[in-house]
Amino acid sequence: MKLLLDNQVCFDVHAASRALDGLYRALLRDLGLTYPQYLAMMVLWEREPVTVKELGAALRLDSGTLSPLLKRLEAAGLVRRERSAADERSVLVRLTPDGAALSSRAEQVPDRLLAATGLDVEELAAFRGTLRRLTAAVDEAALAVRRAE
Amino acid sequence: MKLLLDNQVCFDVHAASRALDGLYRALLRDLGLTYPQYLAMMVLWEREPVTVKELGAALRLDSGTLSPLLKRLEAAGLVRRERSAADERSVLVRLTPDGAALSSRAEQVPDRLLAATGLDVEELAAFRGTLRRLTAAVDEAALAVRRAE
DNA sequence: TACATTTTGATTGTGCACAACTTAATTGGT
DNA sequence: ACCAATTAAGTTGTGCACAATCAAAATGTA
Repeated sequence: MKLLLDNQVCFDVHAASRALDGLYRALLRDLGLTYPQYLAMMVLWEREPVTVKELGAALRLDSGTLSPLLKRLEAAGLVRRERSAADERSVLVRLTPDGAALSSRAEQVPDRLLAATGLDVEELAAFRGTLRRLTAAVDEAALAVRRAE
Repeated sequence: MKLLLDNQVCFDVHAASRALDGLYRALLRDLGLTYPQYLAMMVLWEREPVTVKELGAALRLDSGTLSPLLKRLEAAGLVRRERSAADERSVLVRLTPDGAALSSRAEQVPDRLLAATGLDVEELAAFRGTLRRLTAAVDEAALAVRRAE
């Protein structure tokens, strides 16, 4: 039956995503972070302050996802939010001292995760290349479908 | 900074998964199905009846996800659930006539999706191979982490 | 300047995913 | 035959993701 073929590619991506999420869940457990929260913190550990819009652009997430996520990070004392003085529509997100300090405890996560994938450098590069092209092509196709309706 | 490198692989998988989900959302819109619901229906279009456990094994989902999902499919009139006579713990899931009929309307989805990925056959094969090995390795690593704690 | 448009973020509602727990049915060991 | 352990589903609670909608601020143009 035809319905199996396509499915696998997409299902495999879906399954891989959930598997990675599960590993992150285990690795980030004692940091008190989820994977999406960890992603947001990584952006902040690099540059700060950042507006919600910038964060959304970096992570490809909208405010419907980020607003509650940032609220939880704020409740955990890792982050502080304030309206920009220059543009009152924007909200600037900053690290608290606790949030900044957490980065040292997160340092080992990347290595452990990379090791867990079991992929070597060149395989990784090819894989990521395919992933990026896939994502771009699929995003484009989704736009085309929406336009057609 | 070290925190970027690993991130990309995982983030790329995450992003690809969400992109595919978005395309499915568009393609399945007029069928009234979400992507996970579509996956469940595909299993049922192949073999029937199926227990919740079997469905969970096929989709790698637990009852906490499947129970409400199946309840929605039942509410939509696509599926019927009944306790197994042989083993009262099990619930058998069957298609209704409407549910069975829906498969014909879903036939075009795979082709459209495969085309949207923009991948050729051999690239697809290599990609899926990497995905499978990645998932297996990561699942294994997650188990190891849990055992160590 | 006045007003329509755009931008930014928040909110609401729906659905997926998983951990932890509960209940009922079955199985296995004694 | 009895009781402990296991198994199958369901339930609850938390969090992510996104569509749709809204309010407030900024921008552009008549």
